[in-house]
Amino acid sequence: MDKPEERIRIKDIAQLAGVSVGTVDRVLHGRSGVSEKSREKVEKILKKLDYQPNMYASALASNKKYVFACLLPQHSEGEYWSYVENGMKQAIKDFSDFNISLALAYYDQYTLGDFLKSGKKLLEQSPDGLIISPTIESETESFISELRTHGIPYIFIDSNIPKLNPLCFYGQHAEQSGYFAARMMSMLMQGATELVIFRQISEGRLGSNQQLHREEGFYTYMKEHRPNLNMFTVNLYAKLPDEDETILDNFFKKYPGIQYGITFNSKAYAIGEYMERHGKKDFHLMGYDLLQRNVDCLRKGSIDFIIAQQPTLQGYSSIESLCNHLILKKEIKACNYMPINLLSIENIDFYLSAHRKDNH
Amino acid sequence: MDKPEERIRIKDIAQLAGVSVGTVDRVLHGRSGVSEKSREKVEKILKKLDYQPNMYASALASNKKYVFACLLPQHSEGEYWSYVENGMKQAIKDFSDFNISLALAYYDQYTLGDFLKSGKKLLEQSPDGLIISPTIESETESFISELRTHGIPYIFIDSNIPKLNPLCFYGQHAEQSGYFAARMMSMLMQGATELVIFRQISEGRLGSNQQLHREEGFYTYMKEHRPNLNMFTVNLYAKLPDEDETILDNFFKKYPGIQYGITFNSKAYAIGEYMERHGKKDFHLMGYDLLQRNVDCLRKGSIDFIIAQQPTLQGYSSIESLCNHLILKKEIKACNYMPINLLSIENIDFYLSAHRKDNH
DNA sequence: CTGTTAGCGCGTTCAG
DNA sequence: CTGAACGCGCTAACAG
Repeated sequence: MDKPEERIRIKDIAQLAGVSVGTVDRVLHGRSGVSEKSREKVEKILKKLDYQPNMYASALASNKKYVFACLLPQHSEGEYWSYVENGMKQAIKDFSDFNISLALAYYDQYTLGDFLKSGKKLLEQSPDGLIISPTIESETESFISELRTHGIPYIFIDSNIPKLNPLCFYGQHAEQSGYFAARMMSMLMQGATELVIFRQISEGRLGSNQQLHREEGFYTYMKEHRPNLNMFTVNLYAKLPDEDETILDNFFKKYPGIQYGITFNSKAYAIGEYMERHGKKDFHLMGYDLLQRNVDCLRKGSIDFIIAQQPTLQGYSSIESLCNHLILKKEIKACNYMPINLLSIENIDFYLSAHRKDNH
Repeated sequence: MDKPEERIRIKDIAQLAGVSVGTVDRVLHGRSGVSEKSREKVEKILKKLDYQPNMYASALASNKKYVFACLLPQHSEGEYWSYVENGMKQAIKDFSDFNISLALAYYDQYTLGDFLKSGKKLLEQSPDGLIISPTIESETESFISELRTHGIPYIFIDSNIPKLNPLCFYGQHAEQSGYFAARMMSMLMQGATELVIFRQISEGRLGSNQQLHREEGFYTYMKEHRPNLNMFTVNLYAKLPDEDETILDNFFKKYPGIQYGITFNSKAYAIGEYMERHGKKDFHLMGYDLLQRNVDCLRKGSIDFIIAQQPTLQGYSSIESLCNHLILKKEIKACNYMPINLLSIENIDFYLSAHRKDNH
């Protein structure tokens, strides 16, 4: 039975050490101007009583304002990154009593140098912490070195570059999630022997590293467990819907018997909606991310399974981590893999309603 | 670009309304002793500026201690309820700056009247809020009416009795989770036509309502999608391991061809370990809850899938909700279904590492 | 090097 | 009915 034990305060420590609160505060914050004798005495008592500061009182007294900054790929409402952004905004609201604000900037993923340009502009606001998605490795690297000179902590989100050691990382283990997807697809396919992978190509390259890594994990599983599986790939171009339509028409004319497909990006709805338009009800599709259009397809039956990576929670957690690090001075975990969740028509409702911190 | 806009304080409101902070405080808390004129004026400005109090400053100033209480079924370390308890303890630590403490009490699920007896004892500590799992409907009902007379808010965890309208509920939608389990099992079984359901019987009845509801959901799906499936049931008695061994021996002697099984309680490991002992590698098993022994079976391959219901998070969230309600005066959601997550050897690691708030 | 003190935003007296 | 004043635990400026 936990007794409501009295919390130890700075005042108590000071009394026990025979010094004033000012001195205790100085050793707590490692500031100079304390004699070795006092420091030792205070530190001993601090440790002995396991002093835990009241961080809310601390934040209140310090009366500082914090500016967090975030650099994200350009996006429209309803796309993947908009969920990340929503999560951050929710966290900013939830922790508003800490006097935090968020400066957002966007960059064009496909214009070389735009990441750096937007990043510089963001730095003008002299943020206390920064969140970025390191989609472009080279530009990220030079940006990070800039941050280092300013001593600004940074968090990576969605994908990771460990060697640039960020304060922490939030995102899925892409390869493992592709591996898991393959296990599910393998069950779904029962005895079928043919499968198609739909890729999204933007500006001549795969939209993201994540997409690539998932595909690799998928192949790994299938090589191990289904060596005789026949896998086709179809390249699509999100910005050219008419052309995509023709590509799909041609593919399914050529291979009318293929009943299973997967996409490793968030645009599974493009395929699902195609199937709906063409009344193809015998096609089974898997994809990523709970965009509204994907969820609609799931409900209509044109997508069988979606793997979620909780972008909203990623956004929320990254803001929370900045608070924990900068304001509450808590230890934070460096690598935070998001769970690999499988969603189907049978469990989607409970997933969506589960957390207001991660509504999508 | 969000400007770090100044937060409105009580002082500001007072100034604008031409009154003192004391008066503003009185209208904020609906206390008496304010003229109609002042009240209206203040309320208008409050609404206009959308005043949001700094709850940390508020909690600090009020300098109150809160006692939360929780009544759980008796359990050993490693069992389901121990995860719930761990989540609560973690939350108590995380929110210790709010001056909260937790009084725990346990009851014997199978001794009539013990729930009420332990409950009464808990009330002697005059808790400010209470968390219970309403496993025994009749006793819960009479206990709740007692709480009502004291005006103590209560939260239900794991299973729900909506008509006793608790402050809120955390738990899984048991029937839907059984339905989902059936969908997965159906895929896993491929073309197989036989299946066995293992039940845990304690003191002559099914261990929990949850177990029953899951089974119902499971049947519903199978009736709809696999009408010709042949389902066996085997009743086991956790407290009589020797007897259970014989029951299983006899069952598999009689039906050696059955390759698929499921349990709707947290003791799937009992079956998994049986299979390991007997070298039966062709049996495919599903179960519930990430107890360590279940996870071990998953890793060894004697369990194929586990459905998680995040007991640690349930515990954590229920404490968090009491804080939000009693201290931070936030609105809280009445019904919080936990997501229905499917875990396999391919995604378990990332699930386990995901949140420190829900390590199991 | 050290102690004292005035706040941070809010809750709660206590005079008037 | 209202305002002023003090304190919650902590920070930081200032005086010595």
